[in-house]
Amino acid sequence: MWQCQVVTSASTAGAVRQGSLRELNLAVVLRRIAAADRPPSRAGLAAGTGLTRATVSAVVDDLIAGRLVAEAEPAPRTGAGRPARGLVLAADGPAGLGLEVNVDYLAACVVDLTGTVRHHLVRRADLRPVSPADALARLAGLAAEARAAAVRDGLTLAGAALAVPGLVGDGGLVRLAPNLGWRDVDVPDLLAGRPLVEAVDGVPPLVVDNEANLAALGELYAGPAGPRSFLHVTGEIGIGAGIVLDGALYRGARGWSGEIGHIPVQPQGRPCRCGGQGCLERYAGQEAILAAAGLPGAELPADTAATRLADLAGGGDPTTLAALADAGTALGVAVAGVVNLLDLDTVVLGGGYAPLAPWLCPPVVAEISRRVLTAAWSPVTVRPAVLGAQSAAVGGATSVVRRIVDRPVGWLARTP
Amino acid sequence: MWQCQVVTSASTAGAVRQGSLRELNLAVVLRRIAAADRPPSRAGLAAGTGLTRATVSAVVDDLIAGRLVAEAEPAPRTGAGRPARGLVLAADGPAGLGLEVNVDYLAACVVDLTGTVRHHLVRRADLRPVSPADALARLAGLAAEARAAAVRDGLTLAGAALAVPGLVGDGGLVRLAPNLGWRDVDVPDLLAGRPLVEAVDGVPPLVVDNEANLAALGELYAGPAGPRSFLHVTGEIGIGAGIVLDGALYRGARGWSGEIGHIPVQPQGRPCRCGGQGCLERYAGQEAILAAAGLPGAELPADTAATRLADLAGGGDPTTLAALADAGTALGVAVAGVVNLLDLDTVVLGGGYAPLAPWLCPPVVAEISRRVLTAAWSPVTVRPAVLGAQSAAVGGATSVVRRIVDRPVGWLARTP
DNA sequence: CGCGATTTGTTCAGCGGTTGAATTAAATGG
DNA sequence: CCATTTAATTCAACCGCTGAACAAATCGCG
Repeated sequence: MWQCQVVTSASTAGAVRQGSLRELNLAVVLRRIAAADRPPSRAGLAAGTGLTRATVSAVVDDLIAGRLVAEAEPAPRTGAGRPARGLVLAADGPAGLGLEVNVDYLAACVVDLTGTVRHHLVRRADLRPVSPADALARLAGLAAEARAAAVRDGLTLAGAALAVPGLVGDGGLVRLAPNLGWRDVDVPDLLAGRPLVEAVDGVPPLVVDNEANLAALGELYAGPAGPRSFLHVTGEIGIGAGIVLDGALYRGARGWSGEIGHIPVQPQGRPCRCGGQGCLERYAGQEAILAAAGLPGAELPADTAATRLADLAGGGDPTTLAALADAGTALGVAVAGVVNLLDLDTVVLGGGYAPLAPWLCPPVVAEISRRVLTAAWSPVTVRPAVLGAQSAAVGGATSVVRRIVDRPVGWLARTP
Repeated sequence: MWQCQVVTSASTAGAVRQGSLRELNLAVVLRRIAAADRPPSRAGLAAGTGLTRATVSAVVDDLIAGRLVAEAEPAPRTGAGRPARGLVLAADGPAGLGLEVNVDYLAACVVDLTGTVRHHLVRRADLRPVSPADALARLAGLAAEARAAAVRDGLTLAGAALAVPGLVGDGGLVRLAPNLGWRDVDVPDLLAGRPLVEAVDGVPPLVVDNEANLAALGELYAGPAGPRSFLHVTGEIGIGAGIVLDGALYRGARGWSGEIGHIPVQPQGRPCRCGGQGCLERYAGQEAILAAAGLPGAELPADTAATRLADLAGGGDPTTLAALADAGTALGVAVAGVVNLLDLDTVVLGGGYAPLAPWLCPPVVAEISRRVLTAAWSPVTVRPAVLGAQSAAVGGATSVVRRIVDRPVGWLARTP
């Protein structure tokens, strides 16, 4: 089935039934295997979780039978005693399909349970003149290629996530993607009849989400485990932010969080198309930077604009350097406000900002240290995204497999 | 024991052991009783939670034996069949003690399990010239009075929460409370030897927290049940914010979230004592409003300042009205940025802002509708705090009993 | 007033899943 | 080669939920 469905909440409000015991412990053990830095043994898991070795063995048997976990042959050498058999996430079980539609490219990637990117296809094309239906048809073609590659590897695609640069409503409806020219595009409807993933209980076949959200998830999963709080800023023509608080993506009351581009940085400043004045986007958005750098940016594909600016700045062009410094300062003012409010320890620059990070980070850091009250106590890290400019597709694919790790029963209960 | 302890996390990382089943279901059932708008029956709870009637009966028996739940005599009349016996939270079981130290008053209050404020004592006094040790000694006296009143009612104080206007670190250490003149004050240490509450497993005897955080919790519990996301802005000499996301208080990576007073609203504007420039506090803080209204505010007690401004504005004084309009606009600029980022549906004005809400709300709403991208889709409510200016103590006391509702085993396992 | 219908609450055997101890497995070291 | 050590499995016991049967309490209707 190829359709976006609302993730069924725990329905009966968290009541714990007999069977939930196993369900919860499967998740606990699997998460621990995923989070460990070296393959843990059953005994180690028992010690770590507080469960009995007997219980852990039973749970692990279920996980191995369901192809979620495998035994690592090279047991880690240690002192005396029977050697432990290390447990790792299976690399040949379920995998996630990550998709992205952006202004000047389509992308599809496959990520397996271990988080490894197994395939990554990018097709460059200016999609602004293309109708949503055509764009999605091309995307489906690319997705089919990725799927074929995954199947050749013996992987089972358990779900897909599509990143779009815009506001996404319930049911995969893209309310507004200004730079793509989309408005009220019903993605699941346009993709109907193109089954690309298996049906797995608890994993929606297709989730559509904002690119900034999925890119933030990608950063979260790529980094160390454990609850962390950071802001992932994606600079394209608009500026979006994915907000990760205590290790979970915060989506907002209605799912429309992250509109950092319209934080006022000069309340009486330049008018913005949103109706406000002095929004960050008018000072640190791609169009503003290009204009300040004296480049005729309107016609440039969005992606190459960032590369172009990075080239000029790398060559020492003073106009470009000044433009980036000003943009970084504006960004820093907005980010300082956010950090003051949310007490974050890290700010990640992604999307178009990733290649520009060498020139944007210094002014951002400067504004933060000037304006953030607690910066003296504990410093705030500002760094480029580790996944680079195209982390949204990878983040989406990873979020699919993460959902299986967080609730393995759905996968185990499927009819294989 | 009278000492602040770190809330012991679920230690073994969420592993579900045999006994956890009961532990979790006790919480599920109790939460449902607390959230219901009319006393539910055992059968109704079974239907709502998905548990069996047998299980619910067993769980409810435990709760009644532990004095957390009582049977409401007037059974709600309905059609045929054996009449149900309604279940309500017990009004004579555990209670929470809420304390507050502020610039010009001390407060103590007692809240029972149903959320009813049973006692509320306020002692006005300028505490700026008083040493932390003396201030806390006076507070302990007030707390002892409140405790005596609670004991007369047959209540058991299961924990205490202290609200302070400043940054609070681990272990109840007040790092900095500028308007009180406190710096690195070890509250639990200074209150040692004054046992005020019973020791209950899982409920720390004393939590020290920022007043804005506790006030936000008070607002959360006073409102309808269910996950909600809002910002609670407390305007005193400084400006603090409590952030509630999806029904839970967000404290930040290090517990220092909510510094909304230092969000930049005029990046090149007035210098601030934090080292930055153009912070919100310099435009909408109490000192800024008083100065703009032409009042010699430095000497006024903080609390009366707000009343004074409200009187003048109510009388139509044009200078005061202009000062409040300007402050409201600055506040609106900052809040609009926050709402854009976090997608909140409600903004609550509390503390010193509560009596000024009639004049502050309109400009705040105006800035939000101008600057918030999604305001057209779904409106943002701006309203004064329902608990008024002193919601922090009530919020703290309520948070104590809420913790029992969320994890009743701790209370039930005590040695009575 | 009496009896069936209906809904609530309790009792009890059954069972899934964890527990804890005993047992087996597989290595090291003297 | 055997004692020691640690890992993993087996199995009876037990905790707490399940489902169905049963008792309790009220209304409706004749």
